[in-house]
Amino acid sequence: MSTSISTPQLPKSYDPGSIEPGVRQGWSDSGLGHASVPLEPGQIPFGVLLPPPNVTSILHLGHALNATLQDVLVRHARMRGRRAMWMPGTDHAGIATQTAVERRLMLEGKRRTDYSREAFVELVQAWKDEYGATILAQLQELGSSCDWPRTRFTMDPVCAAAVREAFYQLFDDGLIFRGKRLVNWDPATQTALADDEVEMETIAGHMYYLRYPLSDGSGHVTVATTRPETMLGDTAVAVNPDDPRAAGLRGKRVRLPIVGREIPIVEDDYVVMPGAGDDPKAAFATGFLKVTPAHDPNDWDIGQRHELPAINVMAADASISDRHGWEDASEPARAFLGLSREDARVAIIDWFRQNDLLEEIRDYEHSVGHSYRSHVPIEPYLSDQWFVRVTDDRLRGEAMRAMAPDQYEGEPPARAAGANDQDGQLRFFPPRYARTFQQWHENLRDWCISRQLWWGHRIPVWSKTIPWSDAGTIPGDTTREDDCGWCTDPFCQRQDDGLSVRVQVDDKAEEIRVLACVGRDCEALEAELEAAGYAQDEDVLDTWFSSALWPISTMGWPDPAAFPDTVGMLEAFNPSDVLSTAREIITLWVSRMVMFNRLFRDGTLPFRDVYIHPIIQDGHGQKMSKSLGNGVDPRDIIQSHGTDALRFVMTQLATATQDVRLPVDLVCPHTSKTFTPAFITSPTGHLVTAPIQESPGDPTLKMTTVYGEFSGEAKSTDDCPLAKNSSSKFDAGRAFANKFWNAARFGLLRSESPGTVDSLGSLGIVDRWMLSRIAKARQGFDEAIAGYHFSTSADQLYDLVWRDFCDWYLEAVKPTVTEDAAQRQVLLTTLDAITRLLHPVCPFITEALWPHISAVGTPGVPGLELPPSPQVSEAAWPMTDALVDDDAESTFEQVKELVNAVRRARADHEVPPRTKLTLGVGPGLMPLVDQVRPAILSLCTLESIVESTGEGIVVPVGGEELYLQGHGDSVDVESERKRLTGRVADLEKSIAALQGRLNNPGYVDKAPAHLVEETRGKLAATEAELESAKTSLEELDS
RNA sequence: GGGCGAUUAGCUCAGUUGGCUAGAGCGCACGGAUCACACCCGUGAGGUCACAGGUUCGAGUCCUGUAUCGCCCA
Repeated sequence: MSTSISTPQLPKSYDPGSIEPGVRQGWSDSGLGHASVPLEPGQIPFGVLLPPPNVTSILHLGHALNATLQDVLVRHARMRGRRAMWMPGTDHAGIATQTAVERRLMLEGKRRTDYSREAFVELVQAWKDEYGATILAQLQELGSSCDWPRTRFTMDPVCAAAVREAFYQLFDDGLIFRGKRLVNWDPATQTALADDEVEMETIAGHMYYLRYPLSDGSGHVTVATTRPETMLGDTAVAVNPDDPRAAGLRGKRVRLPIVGREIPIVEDDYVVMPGAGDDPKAAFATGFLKVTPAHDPNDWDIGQRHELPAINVMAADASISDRHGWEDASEPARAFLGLSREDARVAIIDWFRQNDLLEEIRDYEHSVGHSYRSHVPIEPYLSDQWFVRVTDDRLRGEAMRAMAPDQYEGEPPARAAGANDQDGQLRFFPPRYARTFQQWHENLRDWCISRQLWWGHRIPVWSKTIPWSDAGTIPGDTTREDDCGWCTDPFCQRQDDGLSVRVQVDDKAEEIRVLACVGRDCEALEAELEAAGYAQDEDVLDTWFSSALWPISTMGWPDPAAFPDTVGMLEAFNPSDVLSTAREIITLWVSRMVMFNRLFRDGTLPFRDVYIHPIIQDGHGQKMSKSLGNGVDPRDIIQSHGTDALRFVMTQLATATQDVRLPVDLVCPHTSKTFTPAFITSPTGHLVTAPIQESPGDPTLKMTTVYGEFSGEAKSTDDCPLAKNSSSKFDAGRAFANKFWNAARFGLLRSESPGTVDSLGSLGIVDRWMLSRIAKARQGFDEAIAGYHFSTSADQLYDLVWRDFCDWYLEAVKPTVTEDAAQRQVLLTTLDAITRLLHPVCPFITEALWPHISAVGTPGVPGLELPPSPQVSEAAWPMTDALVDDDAESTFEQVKELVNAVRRARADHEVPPRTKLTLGVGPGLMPLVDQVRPAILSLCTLESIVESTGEGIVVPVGGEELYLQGHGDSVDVESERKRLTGRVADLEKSIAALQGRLNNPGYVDKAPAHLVEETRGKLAATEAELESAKTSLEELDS
């Protein structure tokens, strides 16, 4: 008998809250996750880069999903002996962050312009520090085994150096240029907005129908517009080439009313034809579109296609102005100068009416972009911007050639210098996203990288405008901007390292603009430029520019020696192994990382695999996001269910095909009860939680919601506190953790004083079966992870722990384990191996149990070594292939079938659960029973197993019959007859189906032989069972 | 407008090259305080696989079309 050693008393249920902080501290103390470089010989790296979250807001469950999946990959790889490095960090998110800070200032009645640029950036920095810390704390709470000492921020010096160098190289290589572009302009605050800062609002407006006379006096065309005031800037009228009127108008011109400008009629299939298709616009269309490239994005595109001029007729405050690019303002047109765009609209319509050129005004409901800040309609506004020439083959072509050939439709463009060994190494999971990537590059446009902000990496270009008279001899070809030797400006003549100069010639203004890009560590040069009257560009770079460099900037590129802790990183972790991210990121980020990495690192990829994770939606199928205000803080779930529960469910939810709908509940802060909140429709048309909720039991108790605070409609107070979220979706994970906790408690208790296992062959079926299940689960888990099938990997663990280990193994060994030392060793080995297998998904509970398991003894059986380790997080992954035992598995399957049949018979005959019966077994099954007699006695609640006498309740098992005795005469004849009759009907139906299949000549001829054989066997077994059921039925009646 | 995806049990979802008498968890019904676990155990009910055609010996799975929903890009 075993003697009790010091197994401490573990509480009866798993309490994550009391365990997680200590476990986390243990990882922190041991430096888990920190990878030292350079690698030692033989070490295989495994690198993952966390997509750096935007510092503006805390993480929600969507981020928690991604962090969980990455941590599963990283912990798995680490246990398999790879040198794992998961780099954490945050992104400065220029627009979003600056906006958040400006919002805060607005509450105090202040504006950005009340501060100096430097002072404002400091304010933003403080905000960033606050939120960045929260985000990193959230990641740590999730158990993310990142390389914390390497935490980066996109504006860290090491990243800034890379941004500077990249910009300089791109500029010097002619891959960056300055050009015109429409931005979303807020005329009230006079700033440019990002697309996602523009709120679309449906407004009841009008469609105005204006007549534009043809220049040759042969009539007019009627254009339809919602914005007549922009007509001052029209540079064409467009018609669809399929329009029957197009041919007759070809080559004709229009005289623009008021202005008198002669403009062409162009043919473009963007134009909607009147009455065409089911496009609602068609009902309002005339087939003629006024084209105003400077004031409408679609018109801008038409202008680009037809090489039309863009005439800007507004000032920055959206008043009509001839000082911002409009040079042919006629006398009648001058009357409109200085009017606001609203007044100008009225005045222009009046003018058309008085001149009999206004055909009609119709009511028209349409959506108009408004500034989320000032709520005035945004104005598409033409301005100077910086671009990366991503359409160049050195960028686009490299991204396309990176794709795995079997995921590429057709052939990527060839490289003049021939293929290289990094071509074709980029692979998407699930594969369908390769198409998104490919199509994005096929339709790529040059990338606008300048943003009119103060927060971000400032564009390292200094410029100066010089009149022609002072510039030297203007060359005939002014398109060669990099050829500036003709210019007399001293900087155009210099050859300094870190200085790249270009000259733009403005024919109209008779000026030149010298653009001087300065590389990193050239402060003296910057000072010289400024002393010479040069000014640095006011704009900053698009956040994605620095993000695109993340895989190399964080590892010290271009000069690791300048940041010593990065030395060796690029060699080890560029390319990294996998990027796990969201769909929309394929275009925003993945593409740009691939292009930049290949350009700057000699064709190297930033990562080989791209895994696209599902999107977390709320209970109404709306994407969970910060901008909707429906995000759930993962810490709420950690509090209500525990981190392992959160992680397990997240892993299980991550299927390849579907996004995840996750209904969210509230936890009442007064009563701690979980309830479904009341919902309202938000101004953006989404279903959101009402800002204030009533406590389910007591309507006088109120609480605020996250949406309430987000929208500003509610503010939490002591009486009306913020309600935390929860979701019953995570119950399964909590139950799973608790189940494993208890199985481990039991296993620890019963495996004390383990013996030795001489050989696997010396073990019984039950033990060999369990060991084989572990081997199969490990294989299944590894395969699932290798293909990023996270849901399958979680299912493997669930079935192993709950179904195999708890339901069957632990129940089967109960009668024998206290007397069988070898079985105790198997139990300990099993528990140890399962704990290791479970660790990547459920790191906390496994780490907490680990010391207790290690204290019991030395696990392992022949064929499975389980080397000790102070922490399971650093323990070796079990190599279990030798444990596979198909004979034991099929034998035990028969045992399960037998047990299930007995249990079913007991339930059918309403045998009380604790009543021990006697089982009569015929000679066919007796050898099986003899192998596992104690287990069967226990699993079926039996008194004894005897040779069958044919008396008692019939239990059909795979064509044979067992008999249950000892239930007295209390068989309910009626219910038994009903049951058997139903059974007979089912069996007859099956037989008919099977016979039908076999009677079909096509099936027997064409189906694979083993299938036909299987069907025949199935038919025979079913027929035997039918026979037995019929006999029982007859006996019942006799 | 272009592209991608979804529609399977009351709910949330699996279902890998066609072989299925379609699975899981939750929920539901019945029974159970048995000494790991009631966050539990045992048993059970529950589906015309969105719809209409087609290919095939055989379709949840492949093809065509329709409907509804979602996402990405423009």
